[in-house]
Amino acid sequence: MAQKVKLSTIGESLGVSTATVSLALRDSPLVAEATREKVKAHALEMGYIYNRRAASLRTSKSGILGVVVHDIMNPFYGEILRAIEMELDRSRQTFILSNHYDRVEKQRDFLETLMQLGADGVIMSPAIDTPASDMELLQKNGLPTVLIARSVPEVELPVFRGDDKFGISLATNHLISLGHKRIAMIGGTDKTSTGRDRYEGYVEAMHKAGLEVKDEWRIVGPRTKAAGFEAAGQFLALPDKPTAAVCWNDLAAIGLMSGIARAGLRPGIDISVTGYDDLEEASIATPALTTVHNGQPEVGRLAARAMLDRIEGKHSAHGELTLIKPELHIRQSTSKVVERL
Amino acid sequence: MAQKVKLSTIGESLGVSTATVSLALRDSPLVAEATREKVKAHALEMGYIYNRRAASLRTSKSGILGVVVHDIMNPFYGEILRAIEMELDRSRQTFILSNHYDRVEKQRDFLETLMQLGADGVIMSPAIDTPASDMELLQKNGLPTVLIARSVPEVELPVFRGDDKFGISLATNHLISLGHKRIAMIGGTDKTSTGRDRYEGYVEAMHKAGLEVKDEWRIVGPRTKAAGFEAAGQFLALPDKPTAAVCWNDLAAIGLMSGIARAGLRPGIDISVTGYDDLEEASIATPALTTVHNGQPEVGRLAARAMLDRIEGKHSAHGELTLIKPELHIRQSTSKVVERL
DNA sequence: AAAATGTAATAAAACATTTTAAAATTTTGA
DNA sequence: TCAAAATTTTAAAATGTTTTATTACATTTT
Repeated sequence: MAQKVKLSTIGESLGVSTATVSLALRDSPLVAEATREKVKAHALEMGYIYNRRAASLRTSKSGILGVVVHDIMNPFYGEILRAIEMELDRSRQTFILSNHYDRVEKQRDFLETLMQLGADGVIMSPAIDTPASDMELLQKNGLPTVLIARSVPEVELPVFRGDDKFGISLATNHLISLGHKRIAMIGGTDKTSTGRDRYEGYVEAMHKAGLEVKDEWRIVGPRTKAAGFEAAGQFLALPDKPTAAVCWNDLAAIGLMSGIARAGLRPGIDISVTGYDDLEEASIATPALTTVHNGQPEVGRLAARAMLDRIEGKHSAHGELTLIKPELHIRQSTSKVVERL
Repeated sequence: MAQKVKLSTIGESLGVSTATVSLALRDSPLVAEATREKVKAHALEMGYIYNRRAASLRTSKSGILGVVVHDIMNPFYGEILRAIEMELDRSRQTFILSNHYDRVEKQRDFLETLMQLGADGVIMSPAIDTPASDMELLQKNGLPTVLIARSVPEVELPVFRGDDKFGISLATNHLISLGHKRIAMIGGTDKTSTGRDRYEGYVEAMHKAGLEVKDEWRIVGPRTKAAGFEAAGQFLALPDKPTAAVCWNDLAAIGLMSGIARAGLRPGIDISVTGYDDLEEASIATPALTTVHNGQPEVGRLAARAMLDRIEGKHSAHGELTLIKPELHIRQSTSKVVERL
């Protein structure tokens, strides 16, 4: 590769100062129209590449935004990410991504990297058990933060997520209205705000309908297809055989249905199943999955917008907590209860 | 936030020079043991954050690696990415990611960003119709590049990918051995090396077995579940009804099976279906998918390793093209042909 | 005690940009 | 034509590191 072209290279070759070149390339009104065009044409011709590290050192703006989620291979986060990407595409920000797999140390390493790079902000779905001190460190170092999908206890930061308690009640009530009385809850965890809210919403809906909730009917854990598939055996062996399952998310639901089918039963007919998230995939599952639309695109878009506003110094219109209203999408995985002896 | 802590802050507070602090923090033998420890302890205590932009300006090493794929929401790339991430975790490199969605301009924008950031290298699965000139620009700017999954015509760069022609022949021959004579090919494109290789492999296997290949039996396009699902109608209406389908990838296959089931036929019994890639999901699909293991983890790991070697100045052991040998995984989506009238 | 050797610490330059105050040039008004 | 005003350009400092040649200091050898 030839010598690197820099501002001064252009300047010398044109007989103007480095300052003028810098100003011209950034469309400063301080520089004459004719000069600007001359400079720009020349820069292009010489194959000039803007050196962001040098600029960033001087301006302390890096144009880098961090995004941290549990796992991008989970389409729930994938769909959020897609929305963030689209919103950012219109700005001059580059985003850099990391999975934390719910490991606090991995998350911490990445946040440290972001600070080293002088990131302009971070959008994150915090790992389980993230200590408040980790978040405070970000504040101390002036790294604007917005949270998605989950909150961190005792930390006041903008959060964008679905209304989980309400959402799960939509699914539960739908099953109840179909005549189901023994309804299991598959998947999730008590370790996140989301997990607690959803379980609470399920229990509350059951009780309101005068139905019993058995502890054994809760199968904690499954959040993936593989885990949902695994859980089918356990589910089918439950005491007082439930006739329906409210699942933590679409992945667990699809896996569970697959496991139920493998066991010779017909999901959607013999056993009703609801998902959560309304992934793109939900509508083409067999049977098509009844699920709760959880607004991933909205979450991503709003979070990215809030971050960009913050970076650009605009006061964001959003308060601390923004709840997206969920909606029930009824498909073929749920039907009237069939009691067998 | 308080004043930023920098090397000179630490130095002043300790009565030593900035140079000493820098050397000490990076374990240089030029600094005395006692001093090193004193400096390190103090840095920690003061909450020092290493400024990578400044360092990078001086050293022209950024510690940033670019990764470009078609779409990370496609689990095929997701699995490759996971492997890259694991390999990189052990190094000091941060990777930054972009989807190009097969749009050359989006890819170009991202590559430009990488050069601006002074990236140390890029691992990419090039967009369809990527011109050789785009790749040459990278070389000219000294950005080491390795390709995954696809090659770029007329460009000599290290490539890591599966042996597509051989892989598809495994699937085709398997169906032939089960007695299938009318076999369709669903999905893919002629616009990539991968696409051409796979179609060639399929045609060749058919001809070798003395079987006819009809143009109408090729349904170009589908690479996603949704598209595979859509294609089911078209497939079932094909002339001389094929009894089996070789699919472009697992996603299309799973979608196709779902569509077949929706139409009242039994995939794996009435119609045999093969996938390609052996995604984690293939084994829990219903029926479990017969597919070709395409070595995503190997591709990712080897590509990342080659890149790290290159960055560290080690001569990579790999030549221009590294083909991963595919393997057939037989499951329940394929069975002996059932001819009906 | 002086010279030679070895170890530790440092000053200063370099990296490529942005920004501000000042200088240079051009235009305007009388 | 000259001064004042407006426009355009520039010099120089600043950003936070790394690195190299040099200096300072302590120890050993003669």
